[in-house]
Amino acid sequence: MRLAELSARSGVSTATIKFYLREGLLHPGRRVTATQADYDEGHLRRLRLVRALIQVGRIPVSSAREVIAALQDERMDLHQRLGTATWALPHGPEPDETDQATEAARRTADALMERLGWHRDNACDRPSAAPAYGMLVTAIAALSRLGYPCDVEHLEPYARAAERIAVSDLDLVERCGTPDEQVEAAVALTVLYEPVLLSLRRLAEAEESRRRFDGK
Amino acid sequence: MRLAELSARSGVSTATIKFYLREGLLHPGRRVTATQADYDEGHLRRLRLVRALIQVGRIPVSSAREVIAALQDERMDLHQRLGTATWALPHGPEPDETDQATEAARRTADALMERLGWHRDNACDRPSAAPAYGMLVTAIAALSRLGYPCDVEHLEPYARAAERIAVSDLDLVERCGTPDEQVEAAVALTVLYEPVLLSLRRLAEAEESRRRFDGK
DNA sequence: CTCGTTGGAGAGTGTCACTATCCTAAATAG
DNA sequence: CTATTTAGGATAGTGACACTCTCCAACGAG
Repeated sequence: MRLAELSARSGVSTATIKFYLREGLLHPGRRVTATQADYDEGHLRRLRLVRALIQVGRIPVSSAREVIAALQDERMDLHQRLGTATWALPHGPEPDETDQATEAARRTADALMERLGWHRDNACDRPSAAPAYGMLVTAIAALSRLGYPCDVEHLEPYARAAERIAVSDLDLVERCGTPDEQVEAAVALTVLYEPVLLSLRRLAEAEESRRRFDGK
Repeated sequence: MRLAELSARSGVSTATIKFYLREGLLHPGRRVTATQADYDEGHLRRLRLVRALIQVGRIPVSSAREVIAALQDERMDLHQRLGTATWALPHGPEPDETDQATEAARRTADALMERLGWHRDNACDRPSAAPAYGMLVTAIAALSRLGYPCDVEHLEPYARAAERIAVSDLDLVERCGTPDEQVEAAVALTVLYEPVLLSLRRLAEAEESRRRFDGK
């Protein structure tokens, strides 16, 4: 398959494919002559994944590169590769340590994880989800700065929902064949179910709001 | 309160506050002299909300302006204002109608909403969550293009979790005093709980991945 | 042989969220 | 009452990001 055909089959312009090749998001094709290269189904699949991560999952090109690299790193086991990939995902601004709301938020987050039996070290050492922990602290701090209650009791239902969702996610992952496919699936599902989840919540809120507030 | 004090109390630079004033995210202060203006607690509160929406909720300045405007629009009821605000939230690329995966995704989304008893018109007419519906379709299409199963059966647990979360959200909203406070709360909670939810899911996935895959 | 096409490289584009500079007028120190 | 600092407003500039355009030499179909 030539560049033009890869472009036609993926719906991505040749200019953008060249850009991804340059940025290392797509491995180079097999060089046929000095001015031609051959691409295969693997390239098509990878390209679709990259596109989905960037366009639907809204992750920056640089993060996508790191995520892709983690997927292929043979030196790590499944859990480590997934952790490294998750680590590379965008996660907003770091908590502002000069703010006392952050300190309180950190205590709330710790108490929540304690109650759920989640491992803090899971969240603090590589490879795992420390950025997600920072993201949680930042968000809790912002909410409490605005005066909204955001303590362990309020957060627990969200965390329980997250637990159930994670179980669904990994059930889906385990149904994939090889470990390589499983890591790819885990990353793709982590990223691409985020908009699914957010849009479902917004739709559910609209529904619930209609039920409670319509006409008020 | 002068600009400098507003800046000090909010932690936002005077340059940025001036920028927000220009962009209409913050109503002008009361003019004292030709070169001085006076700001009150309302400005501080608004500024904190804007900052949280932009930095934590990652919504663009232009969307934030629309959201803020919807909050204050006295012509609409609670449900309508919330719908208008939600409508202004970022929601990724529109579904690609030239793609047949989109068509299938739309059928899946419709079937899911049917099964949950959610109202499609709720999602399609203003004021409500049509962008969220488009976002859902786009994400489902991307997943199925990558070959991941994404039918009503797989989606239902996510939707059920979303329903429970929406109930928690609106319980919190109803605990706020005046209708004006309630709309603001609804928007703030919609936007600011998104990172909470996403980070909790990532943490839960890390936990579940450790349980299942560590060492594999 | 010729003329459109291909792959590669570098520069350019549009958007976004600020940020730096400038200017005038007002407050304040001496 | 002058001199110096500071405030507010307008305009232009910055840096990151995700492409997108332009150019060029080498293929290759007719």
